[in-house]
Order: sequence, then C-alpha cells, then structure tokens
Amino acid sequence: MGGGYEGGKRGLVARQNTVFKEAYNRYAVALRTDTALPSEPEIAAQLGVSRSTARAILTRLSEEGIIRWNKRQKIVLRQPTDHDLFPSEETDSLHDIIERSFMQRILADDAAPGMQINELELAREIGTGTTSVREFLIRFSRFGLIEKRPNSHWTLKGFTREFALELADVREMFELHSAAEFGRLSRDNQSWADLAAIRDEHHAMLDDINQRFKDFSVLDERFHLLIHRASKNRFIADFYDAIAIVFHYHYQWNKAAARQRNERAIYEHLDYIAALESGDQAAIETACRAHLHSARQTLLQSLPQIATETA
Amino acid sequence: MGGGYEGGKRGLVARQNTVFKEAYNRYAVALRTDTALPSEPEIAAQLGVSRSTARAILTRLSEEGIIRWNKRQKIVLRQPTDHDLFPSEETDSLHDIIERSFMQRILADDAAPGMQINELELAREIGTGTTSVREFLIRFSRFGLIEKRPNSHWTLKGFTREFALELADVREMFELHSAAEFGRLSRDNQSWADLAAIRDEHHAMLDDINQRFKDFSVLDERFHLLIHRASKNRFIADFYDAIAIVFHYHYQWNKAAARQRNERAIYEHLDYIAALESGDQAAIETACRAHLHSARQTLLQSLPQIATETA
DNA sequence: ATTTTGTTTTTTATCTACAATAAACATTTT
DNA sequence: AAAATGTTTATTGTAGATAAAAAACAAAAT
Repeated sequence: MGGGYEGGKRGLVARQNTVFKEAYNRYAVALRTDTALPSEPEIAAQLGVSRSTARAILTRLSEEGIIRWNKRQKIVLRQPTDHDLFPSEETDSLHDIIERSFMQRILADDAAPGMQINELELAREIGTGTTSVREFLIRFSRFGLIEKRPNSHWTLKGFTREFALELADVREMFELHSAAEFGRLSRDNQSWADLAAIRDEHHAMLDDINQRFKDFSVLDERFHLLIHRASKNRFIADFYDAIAIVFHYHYQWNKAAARQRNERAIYEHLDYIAALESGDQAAIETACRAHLHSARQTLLQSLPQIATETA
Repeated sequence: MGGGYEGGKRGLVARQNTVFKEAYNRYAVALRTDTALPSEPEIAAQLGVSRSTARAILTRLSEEGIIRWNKRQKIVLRQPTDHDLFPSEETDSLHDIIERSFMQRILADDAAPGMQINELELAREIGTGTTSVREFLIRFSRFGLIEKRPNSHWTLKGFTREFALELADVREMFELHSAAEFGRLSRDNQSWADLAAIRDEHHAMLDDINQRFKDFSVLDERFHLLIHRASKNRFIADFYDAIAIVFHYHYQWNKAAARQRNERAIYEHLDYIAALESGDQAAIETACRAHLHSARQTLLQSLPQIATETA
C-alpha cells in the first residue's frame, strides 16, 4: 500500500501528489534492466524528495512489476515504457500551472493595464482553489506587474514602458555592481571556470547561429545569473530571479527580429567576458554599460506599442 | 440591523470586522455635538472605506444614540465617550497583529539564525488560522530575513551581519540614484517644499535634542522616503518600504546610544539637504555618501554581536 | 556502531465554506 | 438630471479540514 499516495481528480482533493508523480517519472526513465537500486535514503537524495516519497515510488514500481523489491534487494525486472509514466498534465506543480496560465493572460494583447484581476474567476479558469491563486498573486506582486488595494481587487499594472524603464534602471545598477565584484574574485574561484565554459558556448552558438539563435535566451540567463551570483547579495539575486521569469515569458511571446538581436548580444557578451577576464575595472564597466544599453533598447522595442501606464 | 456587521470571538468567525471598528472609532472621535453629517458617499470617502461600511457606522452611531439619523438628516446628539469606542485590540487588522507578533519573535534574542519556523505553531500562538500566517510569511519573505524550501519549512535567516551588509549595499546604490534624480527635479516641484519643511523640522528637533531625540526615527524615515520617491521607480520604492519596516522594529528593540547617534545623523541630514538644495551633483553625491557611510556603521553596531549567518 | 528498513507523527499545500467588505443596481429625493 | 438613499450581488479575507509530503522514531540488518 502506498500509504496516502493514491491518485484523485483535481478539485476534489486536498492536495495533488505531483511531487510523487514527477519524481516517479524521473526515476523510472533512468532505470536499466537487471541493475540493483541503492538504499532508500540515497534514492531520496538523488531525486531531491523525502524518503517517504522515495518509498512510494518503489512501492509503485514494485506493484507495476518494474522492479522486484524485498528489503534491501531492489532489482530492475524490465525497462519502463511510456505507458508506465504519468501523463505530463499530472506532474506539473500547481504553482507552475498557475504561473503559466497567469502569465499567458497578462501578456496577451487584450490584457489592458489598469484591468482588475478577480481571484475567484482566475481560480475557476485554472481549475484550482482561491487560496492557491491568492498566494501566487502575493508572490508575484514582487515583480511590480500587479498591485493590490487592501480589501479590494488586484490591478494589472502591465508590461508597460514605465515598467521596462524602471526595471532597466535597477538592472543596470545591480549589474554594474555585480560585474565589478566579479572582477575582484580571486583567480582560483570556480566562477572563472564557469565563465570560460560559457564563453566557449557563445563561440559554439555563433558558429551555428542560424540554427541555434533560439537557444540564446537560456544562455543569456545563465550568463547574467553567474555574474549576479558574484555579488553574494540576496536582494540582487532575488531581483534577477524576478527578471528572469518575466523575460522568460515575455520573450516567448515576442520573437520578432530574434536572430539579429541575439547575434548582436552574443558579440557584446564576448566583449564583456573578455573585459571580466582582463580584470581591468574600467574595461569591465565600459563593456558592461555597452551591453546594458543595448539590452535596454531591445527591451523597449519588444513592448507592445500602445501600452503606457495609467495612473 | 447592521447587515452582517455583528461582532464575534476571534477564531470562531470567518473574518473580523476590524475595518468597520477601526473606521467607527476614527469617525466617532471626530464628531461634534449638533453638527450635521454629510452624505454617505462623502463619509465613505473621508474614511477610505466603502459606503456599505460607512452605513454600518451610521447604523451603530444611531443605535447608540450618538446621532439621530433619518435619510439625509444626520445630526450629532452627543459627543461619544471612550466607553463608546471599540477597544484597540479589536481594531487592529489581522495582518498587523501577525506582523507585530512575528517581528517580536524573530528579533528576540533567543531566535537563532537557522531556526525553523512552523506555520501551525505560529498560528496557534497568535490565535489565528494558518492561511493568514502563510500569506504573511510569503509577503514577508521579500525582506530577505526568512527563506523557504518548497514542501518543507521556512528557515529564519536572521538579522545577521551578512543581512545588514547586503541591505546597506543595495540601499547605497538606490539612494545615490534617487538623490541624483532629486537634484534634477524642476524647482517648482512639490518635493522642494516638502524638503524645506523637513529641513525646518530637523532644526526644531536639534533645538530640543535632549527631549526629542526619540522622535528622530520617524523623521529619518520621512526624509529618506521623500528622496526615494523622486526616483519614481517602483522597485526602489518597494525596497525602501521593506527597509522602513525592518528598521522600525529593529530600532524599537535596540535603543543603545540613541541620543548621540541621532544627533550626529541630524547634522548629516542637514548637510545632505543643503547639498540637494544647491543642485550641485558632485556635492549631492559627497553628502549622500557621507551619510550612508555612517548609517551603515550605525546599523552594524546595532547588531547582536554573536549573530553570523550559518550556511 | 552505523546504515538500512519499517512505522508513526508532524507539517505543508490545498480545498471549501462563510462573514466582512466592496461594488453594483434600483429607487427616491432634491 | 444629478445626487442621495435603499437593496442586492460580487469579491475578498480567514478559518477549518484533509491528503500529500516531510520528518521523526523504532527495529532490524550489515
């Protein structure tokens, strides 16, 4: 018996076992016939879940005849098939479902700044309870795209020109600070190796730019994240997390001129990386400013042309 | 009948009518015998509540014999006494109660960094439901003093030296930016008048420093808030809101050397204000840096001497 | 003695319900 | 006609309940 890890229909149940299902899928696809599995605590650590969840996974694998399990002996009997896995709709965490659904709505063209957001309506549309939606909105409010008046509704402030400018200003302050800190890291710091690896990936992407320009945003995020981590400042790190999420969704729906824009950004990154590696603070600042300036232009150009915030 | 605005004991009821009670008190104390009261929408606007709540207030005032109410005619019959008002425990919003209670706990000496925070325990201690505590913690997490691992507990990161240094770094970046923006405001902007008023208040406080040094923190907050508003940047404004709350509670429990510290800060503010009024960007930067430097020292000295964050 | 498994307890995540509050609609008064 | 009052409806804020997931405790195996 799985001890409480039974399935159920969304909306009728206190909590979905998405952690279990997602981890089950992850573990199942990595199984190889005839191998022996490690101890329960080790499996739990590998998957990043508790031992209770790891045991639930083993229980189900055993029930499905994928492994033979007897105390310490856990042997893979057969390779799991696609049929054995949980469908992807059941493995997404509720938070991710709400986030995706909400971002689609607010980045859609008909979401006008000033529009009010209704918790119950949103919950019904997503097929979830109001508490989860509320908590999501509270967390999301730190990104500055929505705002609430107490005892009243949330208001969509929107992805406007004002928002983009305010975001760019803070981003520039933070990145100049972080880049300077990065330049001061001792040469045996792991970050230098990571930077070199990212540099090489930029070159590789450039060699095949026509095919790969769509992968740039992931690389871009990793690069800037690496720089921001050097500042060892939780406020800067948090802010960059926020930026990354907003950009992730924003650029997903705004792919105009991506190839040219990305190619240019790659060259700027390479200059920026060279400056960092030189350790020359003046050169770092110059390259950082140059890149930030064009990143700001890119951001402004990607905005819907009408959106101007209403007070 | 108040139409749903009946009282009840906390914990047995879906929602406390603190908005009503707080607004009732606020309105009652301002009443003057024999005056006539304005229309319902106007009362609602004065109090910053909905007309429904305003009507509930009028209903109760009428029931208590404080006013005579007949449609448009609302006449004050007698001055309300202290006995007519709701006790202060019933007028605090749940959010404020949780905030106060939580800040007391985490700034108490026995709250060690790394300690885990239990939602249910906290809710029981405060006498509230878990949902409200959860939502509070989510909102509070933006201040960087607590952190959560999903599906697991919150961890107290604590008011440590690392926290203070990271806070000070961001604060300095933001304030230098805001001060420069302030210097660029056109001379007819309202902020210049506000600044002059605050300057005068500094002088007044200095004249009577032995009595009034305890009021400095309120003035300090207003001064810096005014400067930050000049940047018109939501991220900067939000960050300063966070700082203000943290400082409010922190300095409330750390009053050591307040007189001398505050007197020095007043002089620095006056230099800073003079620089702003001069409009000379170099002078502004110098005065701003000088004040921020000593504010950082003050903050570091106010820390509990042991607290060093554990990874 | 330490690690692993077996079992129980604690805590979080989420749903639902309902009073407080806001907002909308309808009627009356100026 | 515009503004005020009267009435109804919609929405938010909070408590309480419960399954999932984590964590703690206990027994067994190396």
